[in-house]
Amino acid sequence: MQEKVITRMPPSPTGLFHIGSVRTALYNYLYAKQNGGKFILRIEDTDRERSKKEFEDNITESFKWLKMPYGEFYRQSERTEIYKKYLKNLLDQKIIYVSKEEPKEEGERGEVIRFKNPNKKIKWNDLVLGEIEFDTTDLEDFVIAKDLETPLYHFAVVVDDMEMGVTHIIRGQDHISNTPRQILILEALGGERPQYAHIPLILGADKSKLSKRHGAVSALEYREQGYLPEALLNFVALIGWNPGNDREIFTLDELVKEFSLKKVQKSGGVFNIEKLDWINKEHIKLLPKEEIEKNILAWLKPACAGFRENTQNEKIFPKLIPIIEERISKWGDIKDMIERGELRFFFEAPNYDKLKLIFKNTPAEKIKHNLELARKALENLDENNFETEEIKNTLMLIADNLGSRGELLHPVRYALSGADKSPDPFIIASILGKNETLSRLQKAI
RNA sequence: GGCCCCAUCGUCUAACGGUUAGGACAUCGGGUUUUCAAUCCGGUAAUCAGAGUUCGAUUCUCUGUGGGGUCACCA
Repeated sequence: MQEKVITRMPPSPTGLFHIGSVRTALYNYLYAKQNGGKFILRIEDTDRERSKKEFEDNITESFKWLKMPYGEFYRQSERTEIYKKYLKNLLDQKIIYVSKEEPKEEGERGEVIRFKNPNKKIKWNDLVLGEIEFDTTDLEDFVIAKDLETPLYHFAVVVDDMEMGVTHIIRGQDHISNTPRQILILEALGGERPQYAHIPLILGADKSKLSKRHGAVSALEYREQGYLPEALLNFVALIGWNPGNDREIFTLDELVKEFSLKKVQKSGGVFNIEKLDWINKEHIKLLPKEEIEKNILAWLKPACAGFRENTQNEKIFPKLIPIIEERISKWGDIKDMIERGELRFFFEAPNYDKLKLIFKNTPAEKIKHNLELARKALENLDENNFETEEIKNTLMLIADNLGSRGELLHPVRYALSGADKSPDPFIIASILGKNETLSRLQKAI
């Protein structure tokens, strides 16, 4: 019978849960899930000085946002008795010993517990990297606990993984050199050796391990910037793994089906924010229409909070949705658009240089004449049927007759928006409504 | 520096030892109703170097070079 797969994610609450950990957690989650196994979240807070509750909250909040459920949850700080039991046992067997020390730094003890190194070669077959061998001699008799109540990382992980029946340890390659000493401890404990899979590191643009100096690195920062959790997961999954075909967009469930440790890369991958943005946009497209509308409004309204109070605003917001939707790759872009003033003309009449109304070398008189044509034509439209299609048909008819569409469309667009870059004049006019449109055209004339 | 790992376009990557070395992001050019956006089409762009094995190496071996990780009474 196949042994049940058990994986785990063991973050330490000494900092914000970051993007590299997100991917490690994801691979562990995917592997457990696709094998009908169990995924454990274990808070590694043996270092009481540095561990903070706020960071633990940040970790669990990240999992919640990413919608990655964990089957079991533990805190190492609540398992002191367990470690103590194993420590005592090893002490009795003289596999570890209490060692008198000369404290070199402040806070160092005069007495710690060291592991009696058997000085042997440790070899394992890594699921990602293949065979790896270390000579543990240069590790010497390493410290595994400060005292019976205070185990250190290496000891606590090994005990926990053993006790929790972890079958597959999927972690970053920065843990490769930790593996031999952990295997040493495990052998002393008489535990069964799990499979190891050391996945490639996520790198910054300079190819060094991704860290704070590379910018936004905490998972929840991506929520604040308006990224979709499934897009972030999709993106990090693709750093160091591929499905073996050209497909790039996956939901979490699809990743569960497709993921394979065999297709995990050996070398590190650079975190490329442009690709994330593209993937996020693709995921927005996958969202139901109502969901997109809800999100755009939720980000748009607060961004416009500084605008002049106007009862019209409430009516304008929903109309802006299609314009915004095709211009953003993440919700946070809405805030940027507003801050850059890109949509300002929808809320108040623009001021602009009248020379900007001129299209290429067209004489000013002709521009004026064209604007008058447009104004008259639009005047004839029904106020209650002042819709984009209607306006477009009306204006295009005139524009085509002119021979040069730009001579009409540019000045109209500019008169309405006062902006070098904007959506087309038809949709702007429909959103502004008949009165405001005519008024702005008149002003331009 | 010791130990360990790695090496295909700028980036993420594909390629039973036989391909014009493929795709995606980015970039550049063009089309699509005036600008922007969206969309479509197209272009530029890579096997770290040198030996060896082989009829034939991106692929296997060795050496070099380069990059990274790790060397705590942190995790």
